[in-house]
Amino acid sequence: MAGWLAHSVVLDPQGGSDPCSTCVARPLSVCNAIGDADLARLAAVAVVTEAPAGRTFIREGESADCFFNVTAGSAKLFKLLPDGRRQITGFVGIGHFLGLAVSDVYAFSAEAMEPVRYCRFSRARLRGLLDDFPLMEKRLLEVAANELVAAQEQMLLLGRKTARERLASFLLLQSSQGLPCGTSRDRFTLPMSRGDIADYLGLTIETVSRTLTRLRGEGLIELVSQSALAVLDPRGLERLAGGLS
Amino acid sequence: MAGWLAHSVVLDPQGGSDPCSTCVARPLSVCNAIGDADLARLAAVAVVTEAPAGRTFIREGESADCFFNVTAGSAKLFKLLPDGRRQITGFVGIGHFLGLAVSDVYAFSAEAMEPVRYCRFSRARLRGLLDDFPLMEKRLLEVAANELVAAQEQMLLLGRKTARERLASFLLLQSSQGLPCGTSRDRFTLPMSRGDIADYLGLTIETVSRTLTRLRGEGLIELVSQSALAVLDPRGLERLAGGLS
DNA sequence: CGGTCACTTGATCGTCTTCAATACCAGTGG
DNA sequence: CCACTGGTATTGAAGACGATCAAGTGACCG
Repeated sequence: MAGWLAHSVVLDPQGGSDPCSTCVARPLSVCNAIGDADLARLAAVAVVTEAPAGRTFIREGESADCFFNVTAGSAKLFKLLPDGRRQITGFVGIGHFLGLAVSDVYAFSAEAMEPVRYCRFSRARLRGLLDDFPLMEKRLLEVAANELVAAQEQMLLLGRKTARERLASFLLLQSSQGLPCGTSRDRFTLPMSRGDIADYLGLTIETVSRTLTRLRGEGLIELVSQSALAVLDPRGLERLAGGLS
Repeated sequence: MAGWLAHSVVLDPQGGSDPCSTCVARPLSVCNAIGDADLARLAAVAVVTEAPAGRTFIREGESADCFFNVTAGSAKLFKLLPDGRRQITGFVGIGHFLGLAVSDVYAFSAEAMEPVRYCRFSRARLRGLLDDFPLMEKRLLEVAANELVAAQEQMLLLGRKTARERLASFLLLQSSQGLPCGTSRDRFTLPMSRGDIADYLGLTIETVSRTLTRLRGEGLIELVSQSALAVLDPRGLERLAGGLS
């Protein structure tokens, strides 16, 4: 874990080495729209940066000079009200593109949950790149469209679902996209705290905790440890998430 | 109002006339990315259609064959739960582009609030058009990014704001983008019913009604009629919407 | 061990919902 | 003109779900 500094740092591109050509995030991100031949141009505008866990590396309201592409670790995106109330709008992982806002300020903040590495692109330079690589623009549009669909689903959750239904929806989402842990296919770890879950689902920590224990009592899930969890009854959980019970 | 039929109808393009060149929605929509010279190509793939008030012209879950561009009237977008709970995810007007989902089914339904006219594009044909007009793709990306920002703001509202704060936020939004009615600059009409407002804000009709009367009692707004309303204290409403009181 | 921190559990409270009644408004027909 | 009607909005009273406040548990660590 050496190398994760206390503050965001710009990594030395190591002389002539091209960080993009070996990037593990490329197949997962919009960068795969740019072929190997043109990769040097992408690498030229990308600034690789790291942030330790807990660091806020995008601040809502600040001047939005850059776009970001997460290449390692994970982060949470959120908006704040003046009195501290927080709404987490999403959790992002490897390959996720950030900062699509057309406005001149960021619409949300981003905080690393585990140490994060990301590529930073100046808006102007990325714009130039997009002009030359329309395929990348296409990929960005796809990504944005997908996020829009997810956002609408989340609005339904926040506006109309009960606490149980919200947790059920959330757990199914995590079990599908979260990485499995241990033997069972339906066992996985929640990389975020109860507080994060609460702020993502529009609930309080206590309600999240209580609801999880209740779901356990009903035999729908098993709480392996504080952060590990197993889905015992996927069908039941799906019915619940869909509002059917 | 003749011409608004009981079911959606495809309008006759009136022989050789090009509907796009005279379209009032063009300056407000992504279509302005295509110059006059190439407008015929756009017109060739657009099918002008109308739907009367109350008609659902996009159904969540149905095969998403087409994109839409609203050229007259207004509509509400929503998602449903099996037991009838409804979350309205947005109200759309002239120039609004619909159906960006990459998935093969629509992620939401759309219902006309007043008689709606829209252009329908088959996915395949629009895709071909986008390949030739990257500027249009750019505009679509801008639109999607803006909607994403709005969606995040709505998540904050649904997840963390009180009923009073939700109404205050909503009224400010409407007063800014809704068309003024009558003399006062801060007087405007709400084109949607209380039920629609409730389903947009994640509340019940009763709470919306009660909260409006309370805001009136506090001198923040004036209820001119059932659908017309005046903002008396914009600053106070803004503080409330921001969570400061 | 004490310490901290995150999570859990319990008791009470408040906001919003639910259920129900009433008011309002436009349209129709006596 | 006025009763009648259907739909929508408002108002009232009771209830429920989740929030708040507070205490207790367990894991990790110096």
